[in-house]
Amino acid sequence: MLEKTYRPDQVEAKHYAAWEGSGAFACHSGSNAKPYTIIMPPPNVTGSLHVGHALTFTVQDVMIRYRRMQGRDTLWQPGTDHAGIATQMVVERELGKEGKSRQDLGRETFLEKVWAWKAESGGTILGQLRRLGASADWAREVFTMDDGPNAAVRKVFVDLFKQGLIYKAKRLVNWDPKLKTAISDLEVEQKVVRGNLWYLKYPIEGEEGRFIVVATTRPETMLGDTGVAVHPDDARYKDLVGKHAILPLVGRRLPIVADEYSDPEKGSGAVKMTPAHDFNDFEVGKRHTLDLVNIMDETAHLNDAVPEAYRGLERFAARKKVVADLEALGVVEKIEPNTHMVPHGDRSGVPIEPWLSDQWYLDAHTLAQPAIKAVEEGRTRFVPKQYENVFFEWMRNIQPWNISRQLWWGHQIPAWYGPDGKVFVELTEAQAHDAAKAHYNAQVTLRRDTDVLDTWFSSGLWPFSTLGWPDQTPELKRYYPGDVLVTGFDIIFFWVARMMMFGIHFMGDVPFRDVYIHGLVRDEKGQKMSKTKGNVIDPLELVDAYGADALRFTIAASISQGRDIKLAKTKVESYRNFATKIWNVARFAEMNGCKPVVGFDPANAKLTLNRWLMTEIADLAAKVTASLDDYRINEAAMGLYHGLWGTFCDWYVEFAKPVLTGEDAAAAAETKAMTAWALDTLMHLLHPIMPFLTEEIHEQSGAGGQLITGHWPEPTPAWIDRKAQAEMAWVIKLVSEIRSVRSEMNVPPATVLKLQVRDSGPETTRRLSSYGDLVRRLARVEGPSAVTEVEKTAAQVVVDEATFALPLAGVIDLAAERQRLSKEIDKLAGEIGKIDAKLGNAGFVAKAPPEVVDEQRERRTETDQALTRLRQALDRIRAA
RNA sequence: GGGCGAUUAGCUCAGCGGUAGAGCGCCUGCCUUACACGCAGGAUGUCGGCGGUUCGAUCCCGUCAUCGCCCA
Repeated sequence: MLEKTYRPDQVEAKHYAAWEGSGAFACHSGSNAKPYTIIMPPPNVTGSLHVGHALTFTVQDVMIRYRRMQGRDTLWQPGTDHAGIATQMVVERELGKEGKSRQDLGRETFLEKVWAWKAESGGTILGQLRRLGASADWAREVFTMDDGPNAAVRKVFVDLFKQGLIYKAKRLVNWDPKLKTAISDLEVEQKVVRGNLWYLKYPIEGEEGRFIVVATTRPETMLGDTGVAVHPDDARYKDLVGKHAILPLVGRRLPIVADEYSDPEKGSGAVKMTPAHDFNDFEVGKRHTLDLVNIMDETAHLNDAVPEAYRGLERFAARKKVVADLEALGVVEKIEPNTHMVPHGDRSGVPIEPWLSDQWYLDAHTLAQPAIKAVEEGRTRFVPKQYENVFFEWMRNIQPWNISRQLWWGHQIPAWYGPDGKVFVELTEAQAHDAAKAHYNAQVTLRRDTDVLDTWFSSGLWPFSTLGWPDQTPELKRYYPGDVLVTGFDIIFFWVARMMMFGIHFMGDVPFRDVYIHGLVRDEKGQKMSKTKGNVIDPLELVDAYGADALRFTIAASISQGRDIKLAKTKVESYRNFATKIWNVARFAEMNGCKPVVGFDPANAKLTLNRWLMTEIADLAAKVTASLDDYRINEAAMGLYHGLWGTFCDWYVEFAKPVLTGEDAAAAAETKAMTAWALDTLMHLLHPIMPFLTEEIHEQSGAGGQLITGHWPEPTPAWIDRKAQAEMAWVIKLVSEIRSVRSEMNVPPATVLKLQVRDSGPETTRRLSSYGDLVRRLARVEGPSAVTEVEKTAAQVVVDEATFALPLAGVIDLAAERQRLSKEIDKLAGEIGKIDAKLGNAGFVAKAPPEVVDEQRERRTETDQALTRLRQALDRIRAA
């Protein structure tokens, strides 16, 4: 016997263990079934499950469960990402508590610490994912730094280096002085900062008393100035081009050059050039061969390239002192408040410093071209489509990707340097030694590059490195390319773009056919969730409170094409109620002996009621299938909601009650079997979204087998009976009309009214005799009796040609009934007016498709008929 | 500055060239032996403004306004 309410906490763990134990999550590389693959974008190993994960993994699980039930050989490949900077930061923070730094430990010991930390807490997030019901193939779990992916990383690096697509260069990079590493453009956030624009007067060499005024937001960088640029057409400075300014505090001679980069409208029109500390200045400097003077160390303190007084100062302290000293010299013309954008490291939160250093670069531009083409040709498709533009925009303007990081945690770059600095890029140290020996004709000592690769480098290989590449495994052959990548729009550049580039280059085909992009989860006010705002919703708390299925259904119902979703507890609560509702209808079925009947074929059902339900379920199955095929998960969810709660619970079960307890044993038996079949079919359809509840109900029904590996319902034409549908639609309409009148006339629910009918045609008469029981029970009426005259004190409703009367002598408020009828009449009259306007329009009749015109004519006839009846009804009680 | 998206019931959002929807909330009445996490009924909309295309526009196009996001 089912408990009175559904208790998710008592069934979730049980079913999860059973699924995993039975091997339901596993792929079957030897099977004949068509594969269906989702490569899970690996969550950060440092992380714990947040509601954004809940969203993305629910979507993935819905899709994988759906395809699994369709008989596909599904692979949902799980794993975690080592998340270089983030993880290293966590461990360094722990060390910091003991007053130690990673340098104190040394690289090897530090890495041991990180691995230990990873072993301890690295599995957290995947464990939490199980609470959600995620049916990934856990036996295949991979970590980005496992041997397999590590071998893939090395091979890709070596191959691309030998193909000239990876190279080392000394350039300005986004340097994070707190983390002491370079970061990529994508890891830089532009933030609005209120600062100043300082106007500095640089004396002109050889022209006593003459100055050129430059404006800057970073006065401290003047110590590294090596030139001044003015616009070639700027009349104010034309005669100065080719001359020199003298840098105050330093005394360096600065060539004054003409370059279109200078904007005459901005500031003074003259710009100081600090090519070693500004990306734009770097470019100008290259054009005019200006010197590069690097004035900072890796922590953004001034180095020995500046006058002694400033050495060792931190950049902001240096700013103060430089400004003070310049003011003392009288060369600060003015200071204007200025709001501008300053790049910040997204992890450290400190302003990044453009800094000159040696880094490894990937020629992203070259690799991007085939990826762009693949999307243009539709070999990879974005859902929703508009995100293709985001992808194109980014890929067409892609810059060389700085892939080296000055970290210890990550894939160490497979490059070794000889004594003279000659680099040997090889898969292993032994091979590097071989190469070195061949080059030097001698055994030499090699020094390995200390840098590691950007985390996203290994993530980019994920679609094939997880399948065993570079080995040509059966899995690689079978499951690449994947069917869909599911991710948020904020990850298009990080994952999608890089997976596309690497996948095409190394596998010769795109890594996935579809890219399903979803939005972010926000709080109920639409605010981004963040710890500092304190509006973070913990998905596991929701699971504890309402069950995993309620959370999953909420996500499924709320997700819409590419838009952010607002999550509120009340929403989850309402879908928890849905779960309870389903639970209770299952109880009803059980209590009434509705057990699955082996070999039951709904198409053989005799009762209209049952044939109607079969048809509704066939329609619903088709709708849910089509919706899931198109990634319209919310449509599938809402269809199931209405099908289960509305059609099945509110109508079918209520219709079925009298049959189940009635005297016709054959009818009762058929209805029991149909109820059980329908419920089980609905559980199948709902399973991808609400796996636990449906599995539990399926199990308790005694239908046998696991739902997770059950067969997705495939309606046949034999399940469709449009006539039965029309019959029951009539019953529903009549019952609804009567209920509505009762309620508006304030008839107590317990009161059984007499039902009279006049003007009924043969069809209505037949229907009344066929479905009288249903009408009597659901509308709480007796009869109906055919009448030729309606009592003056009766409420009346019109269904088709017939008028139904409910005598309410002593109860009815005639004024209220007149008002009710008038309102109906007005509504219908309004509709007729609109239809007439259309039909009266010659253009409409001539140009609209004939079926639309016919439809309008038909509507007019029907509406007019009802209108006439209602007017007659009103006339009758008006006379009273 | 460039691009994308949004604007529909009190709130959150679907929808769509031909009859405007859901959930929550609200109002009324009900503990009708599956369910009060429930049942039945009800109210509520110049579909952001203005133009255009069309026989017909909430839907397509243009424009403006407001809001949000991405990129520079």
